[in-house]
Amino acid sequence: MTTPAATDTTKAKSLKDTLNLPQTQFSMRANAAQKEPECQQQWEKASVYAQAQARRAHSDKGFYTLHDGPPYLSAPTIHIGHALNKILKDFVTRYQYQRGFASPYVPGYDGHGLPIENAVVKSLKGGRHSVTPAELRKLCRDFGAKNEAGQRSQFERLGVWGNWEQPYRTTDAAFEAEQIRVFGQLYANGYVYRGLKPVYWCSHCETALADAEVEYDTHTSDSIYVAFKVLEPPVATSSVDQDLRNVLKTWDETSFVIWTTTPWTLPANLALCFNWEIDYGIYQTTAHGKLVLAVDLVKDFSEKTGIECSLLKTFRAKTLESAVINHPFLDRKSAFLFGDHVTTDAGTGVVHTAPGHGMDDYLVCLNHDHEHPNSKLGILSPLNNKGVFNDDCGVPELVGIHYSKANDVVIDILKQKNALLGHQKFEHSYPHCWRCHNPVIYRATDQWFVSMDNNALRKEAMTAIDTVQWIPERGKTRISTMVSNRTDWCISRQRVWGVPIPMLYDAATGDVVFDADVIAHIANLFEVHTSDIWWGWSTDQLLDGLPAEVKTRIGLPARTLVQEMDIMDVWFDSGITHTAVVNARKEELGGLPVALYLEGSDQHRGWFQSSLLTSVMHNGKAPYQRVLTHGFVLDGNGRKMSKSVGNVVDPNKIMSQYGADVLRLWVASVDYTNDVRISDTIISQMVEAYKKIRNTLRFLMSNLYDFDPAQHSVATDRLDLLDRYTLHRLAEVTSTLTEAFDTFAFHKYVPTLQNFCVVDLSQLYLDVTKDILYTYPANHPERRATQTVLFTLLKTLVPMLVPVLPHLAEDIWQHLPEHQRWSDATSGVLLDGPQAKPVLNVNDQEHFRELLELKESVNSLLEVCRKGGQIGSPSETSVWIQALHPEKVSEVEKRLMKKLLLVSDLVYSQNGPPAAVLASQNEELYVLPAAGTKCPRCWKHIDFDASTSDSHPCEAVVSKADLLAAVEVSA
RNA sequence: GGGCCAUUAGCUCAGUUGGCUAGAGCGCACCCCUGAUAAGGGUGAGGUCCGGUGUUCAAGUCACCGAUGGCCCA
Repeated sequence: MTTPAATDTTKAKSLKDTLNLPQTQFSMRANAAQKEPECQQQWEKASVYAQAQARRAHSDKGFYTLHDGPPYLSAPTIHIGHALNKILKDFVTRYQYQRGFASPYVPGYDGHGLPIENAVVKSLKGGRHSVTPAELRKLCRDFGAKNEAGQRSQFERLGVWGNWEQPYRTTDAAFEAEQIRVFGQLYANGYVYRGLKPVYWCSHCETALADAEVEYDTHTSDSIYVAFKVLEPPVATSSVDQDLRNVLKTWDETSFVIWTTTPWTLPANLALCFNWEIDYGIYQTTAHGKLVLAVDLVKDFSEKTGIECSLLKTFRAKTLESAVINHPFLDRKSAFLFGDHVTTDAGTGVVHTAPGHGMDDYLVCLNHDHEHPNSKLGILSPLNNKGVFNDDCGVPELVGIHYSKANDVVIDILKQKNALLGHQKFEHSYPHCWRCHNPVIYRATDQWFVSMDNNALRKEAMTAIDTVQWIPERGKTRISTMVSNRTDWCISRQRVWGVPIPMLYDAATGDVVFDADVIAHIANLFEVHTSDIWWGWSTDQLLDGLPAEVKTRIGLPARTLVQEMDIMDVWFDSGITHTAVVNARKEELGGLPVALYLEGSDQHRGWFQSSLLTSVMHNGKAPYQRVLTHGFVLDGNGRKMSKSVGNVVDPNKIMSQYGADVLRLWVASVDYTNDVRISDTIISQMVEAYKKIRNTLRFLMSNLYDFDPAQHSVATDRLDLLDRYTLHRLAEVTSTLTEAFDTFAFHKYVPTLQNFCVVDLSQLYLDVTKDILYTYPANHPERRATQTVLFTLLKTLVPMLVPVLPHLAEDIWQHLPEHQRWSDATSGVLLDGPQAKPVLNVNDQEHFRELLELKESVNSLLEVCRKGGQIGSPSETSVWIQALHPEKVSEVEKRLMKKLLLVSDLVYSQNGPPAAVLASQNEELYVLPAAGTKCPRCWKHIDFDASTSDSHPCEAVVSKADLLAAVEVSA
């Protein structure tokens, strides 16, 4: 024998060349960091999104529009919450496209507002007043544009498709113009009013703040108890109890006790507030005369002030209603009021009431004024925009002093008047400005409001809420509660970076001058020049182009008009996108109401609500048919992410490391109806899932290299039970995922798809059919049948990938030869959704599961043999099944079972096994060493004496003699 | 301080109207294969279902109390 090693290798190699081994150019690894951006460039170059819109331009199904909530342009980078939001949106638009709808997506950006203005002001060396408002606005615009560019590229990197070339911006001229048209109409219809009202006010930023712009933090305040002297006793009525009269004989020594943590608001005190239901007591003290306060709080009072109180008499506040009370240091009466907000949780049960500095105070006084029009209290708010006292405070020492420094002055005065009963420092949760983090105050100022109750807005909004599908359902409760409890919407801000409130005043009287034609005129100017001209042009310039009769109507030129310089709340900007975007781009977006708004759950009080209210006012209905909310992204331990803790997960980092598809797969694995988590562990799990899916698809493709569906497909009724079972499972997966996406249950995607790839394909179908694919003659019916199944799998799975893994779907599509493409789509992401029909009846399913159970039993036995070192692969064994009626097992079934088991032989017999047994179970299932000779080509053990090309397909490819020669050599 | 939501194996999720010896996939451990190979197959170990108290023949599932986390409001 010559150089046996060399001969051996050659022979083996030549036999291997006769196999149909898988072939593909499709790489096993995604190399996503490099390939995804290339893929995205291709999409852009080929205008794939535009192609999608064109394909659905005349769809019978019409529109399924998801209207984008505009992210705020405060930063050039996106965070993981943005990624979750945009990816969920992309699932919807891509899926609905696949279902046949026109599902356009026009991304938006929210560019006005306080945070941007503050950021820009901060960057100015000379501060806010070193530039003109017009200049400041230019800087804000540039700042937003820069951030938009950054956000856009990162959003696109996520693989989100949409009209990125023509997004909408709340800062666009046409948007601004439409916004003041909406405002004008709302004003004309009586929804908008101007009024004095306490609002959260930041004296540092010199602006009113929305509730959403206030955050709570601990703050140490001066906590004081103050005596309010009773000037005149209550008018005696029958209800006044005789004992109490006796107690109250000397009125000049009696005071009501209040508690406050804002001493500086005392100059604005106009009333004291009591609760009907609380028991009050009158107490004798040694140094402070008689004091009146709630019985439940007297102990607390004594502990904090050291003032001993001995009870003289208890009563309800109604008894003293007509008492005349004096302000502790001003020559002014304080009214006696009742309010439900007065409690015995803290304080004294008597509440200092300054309607200019508190919401409850304001409401209770407003109510009083409504009921007593002849003795109105009005509102006193003696601070200017900077929080400095003016003359209205009535205290000369305070004029010119910032409120935060006024407490000491007020406390000194109280001491002088002997009205201070106690003083401590008090730490509590207190509202702060969300931008500058300074404490904020309530301050009554002139503001513009949307009234919740004019024209029954609140009621109409509640009705509209009922017409909407809220996902998850609890969202409905949440927004209903908010809408039914909210106060009037303050829409004015004392800032420059925003859309102006387009109103004019008579310079002499201060009266509002409104005319619809003026608004229309200004809107038209904005449409050309943007709202910048409100600051850049003079009032005369702005009004110059008005028709003569309109000028006359508004009193020009006889009187001088001045502009309102407040801007609108940014929530008003984004709140009217339904009109300024959806309606304005009706051809593209299909008009109102849109199918879906999809945002984080914080938007119940933000965009969902501002959109609802403005839409109800302007359009008479909700702007959306459905609202989907998702939770927040937390770290792996369920904690909020924060820079200081260092647990922030950056989506850009994930994408540069693993690709957008992995990030998207994460989104398709978590239950967004609650808060979701992300961590390295979680991401690496997604990396594994991605690999499995990719590799499974790669296996399908590589084994179809010589398959032409037009020529080689085998009819379903000629497929065996394993084939049909696999197709049946495919249909089940398809319908599960279709239903999941129809109901927005995206988190079913990963488990369903992964389970199918792992269990049904990798472990079962692909493993079992591998030998057939490789070793059978290329045109063998069973091989072509298997390839038919593989092709069906491919054809169904690729569309299934599209909404979640568009880059992978595209990668596959681009690797398919023309004859294997089932669609004329130039891009994989343009494919229609998957279609698959169940092919097995219940009996067949049941029967096949029995076969799988048998396979499991055999596997257990084989494992015993493997662990014992007796065998390696199943082909080294044959299985012997002892059955009562072996003749009832058909040849077809035997063949199928042998295929499933991957063993060299399978025997059904009434008798026990003749040969030495490797392992057995229940005296009916035996594993034996395989008989015959290991075929060097297919590695199964073959009885070459008895074999034919039918029982041993290798012999149809290579002659028995050559096979045996190879056996000799390798032996 | 008030309201709402969540809490099932290391991870992500299933667990219909109370009947479970609590499931899946991944991950992990061990074994095999080397013709899906930076792949593939097999077997297996992991859970006082956040804690407590009730209701019930029976509770992961219902009620109450509490813990932790999250959101909203004050």
